[in-house]
Amino acid sequence: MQIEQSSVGNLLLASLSPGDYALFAPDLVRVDLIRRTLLSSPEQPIVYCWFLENGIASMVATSRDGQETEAGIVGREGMIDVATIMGSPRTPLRTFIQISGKGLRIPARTMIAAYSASETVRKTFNQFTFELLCQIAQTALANASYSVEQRLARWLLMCADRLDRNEISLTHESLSVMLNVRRAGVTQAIQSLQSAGYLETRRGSARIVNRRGLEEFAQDAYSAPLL
Amino acid sequence: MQIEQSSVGNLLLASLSPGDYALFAPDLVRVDLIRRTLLSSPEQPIVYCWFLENGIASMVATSRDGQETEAGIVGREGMIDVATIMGSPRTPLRTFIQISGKGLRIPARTMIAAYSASETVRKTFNQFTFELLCQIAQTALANASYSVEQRLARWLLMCADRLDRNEISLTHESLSVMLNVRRAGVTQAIQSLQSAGYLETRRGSARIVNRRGLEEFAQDAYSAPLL
DNA sequence: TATCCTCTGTACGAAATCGTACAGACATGG
DNA sequence: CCATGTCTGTACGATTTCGTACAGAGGATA
Repeated sequence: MQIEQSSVGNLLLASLSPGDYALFAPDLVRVDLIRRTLLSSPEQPIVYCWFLENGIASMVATSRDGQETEAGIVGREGMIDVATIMGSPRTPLRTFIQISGKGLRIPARTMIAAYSASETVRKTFNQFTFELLCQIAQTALANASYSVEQRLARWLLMCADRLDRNEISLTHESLSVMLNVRRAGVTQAIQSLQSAGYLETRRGSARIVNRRGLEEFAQDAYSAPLL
Repeated sequence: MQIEQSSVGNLLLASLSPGDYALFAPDLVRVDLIRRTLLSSPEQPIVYCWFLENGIASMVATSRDGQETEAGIVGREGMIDVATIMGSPRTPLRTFIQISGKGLRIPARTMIAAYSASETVRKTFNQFTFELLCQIAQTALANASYSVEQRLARWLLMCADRLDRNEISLTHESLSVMLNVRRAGVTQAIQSLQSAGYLETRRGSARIVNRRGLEEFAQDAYSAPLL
C-alpha cells in the first residue's frame, strides 16, 4: 500500500505536485530512525535517499586523521543525501541521525529518475541543495568567528527550528563532537547560557526557555533559516 | 564574433559538447577581471554568471554584524554563481576577484536557459555545485579543527591548484580577512612556513617551493581537490 | 538495595590566538 | 630624489580554548 502524500511530514515531499509525488510514491517506505543510524557515508555508495519527518540528521565533514565537525543539519525541511541528485554516487560527508524520529526512505535510483523526469522536481530539490550550501557556508563562518557559547546557541536554535519543540535531547559529549570543542567546554557554555536564563537543562537534554534572548546572544552566528 | 570553444580556458565550458557549448556561445563575452571586482553579492540580484580562465575568485560568507570569512574559492575549474542554476535569483554569499585574471561572462538568464535545455549541461554544472558544497564543508572543518598555520597552508595549496603557477600574489591583510585571523597572525604563520622551507616570500606575494612538504604540514586540512 | 556505567561539574596549567600599537621596509608618483 | 602611503615585522598583556584529570550525581540493572 502506498503512502498518501497527505500523511507525509517531510516538507519537500509534501510540497510536490500530486503528479510529481507519484514519481516517488511507489518506492517510498516509512522507517523509524534512531540515534546514530548512518544514512550515508564516504565508505560506501549511496543506496537510499532519506526524508525525515521529525528528528535531526547531522552532516559531518571528516578528515582521514580523525578530525570531524558538523557541517550542517537536516530535518523535515530537507533530504539526504543531495550528492545523489547532483549526480555523484558517493559523498565525502557522513550523515547520521542525531535526534531520533521517523522518516521515509527511497532507493537512490528512484530519486535520480524522478529528478531527471520532472523540471519541477528539479526546481524543488535544487533549491534545497542551495539552502544547504548556504547553511554550510554559515557554519564555516561561525566556526571561524564566534565563541563556543555563541556557536552552541546557534546549534540549539537551528535544532529547535527543525523540530516542533524546544526540548533538545543530547549529551554534552555529542555536542562537543559536533562543535569540535572539548566536552568540558560544552558544559561550561551550557551553564553560561543557563545562568543567563536562556535554557533549562537536565541530564541528557536542554530546553530553550527564552528564545528571543538566545537569538540575541548568538548575534549573527544564527540567522533565521531561509526555509 | 563568437568565442571559439577551443580558445576557452574555463574547464567547465571547455568540457561541454559542441552542441551544449552552442547554447552559451552567442552570449559569452570575454572580460578582464581585476582584484576586488564584485561578481555577485547579497545586495543585488544576480545579473551575470562568470567563468574564470585564470585567477581566483573568493566566496565569502558574511553576517550583518560585519564578520566575514571565506567559505570557498573558485578558479578556472568552476563557475560563479551556482545560485543561478539552483534556481535562486539571489545569493547570501559575496564573491569577488581575489587574484586578477581573465574570464567569460554570460547573462544569468542565458545560463538558466542552457541549464534547463540540456540534461548534459545540468550534469556538468550539478557536479561542480556538489564539489563546491564539499569544499565549503571542508572549510568548516578546517576552521574548527586546524591551526592558523595549517589553514594558511591549505589556502595556499588550494590556490596553487587553481592557478598554473606556485606564485601567489596577496598581502597578509587579505589573507587575514579570508582566514578570519589577525593580520599579525598571518605574518607569523607565513614566517613559520617560510623558515620550514616551504615558501619564499616577497612583499605582496608568496611562492611555494616545497609543495610536498607543505601538503604534509597541512595534514588533512588540505586534501587534493575532487576536480 | 547494591552495583555499575554514563553523564556532568570542576579544577589546573599550557597553548593558541587576540587586540593593539608602533617602527622600519618597500614601492610609487611627483 | 623626496614624500607619501602601503605592507611587514615585532612586541605586550589579555583572553579564549585546550588537554587532562577526578569526583560526584543520575539512572539503569541485578
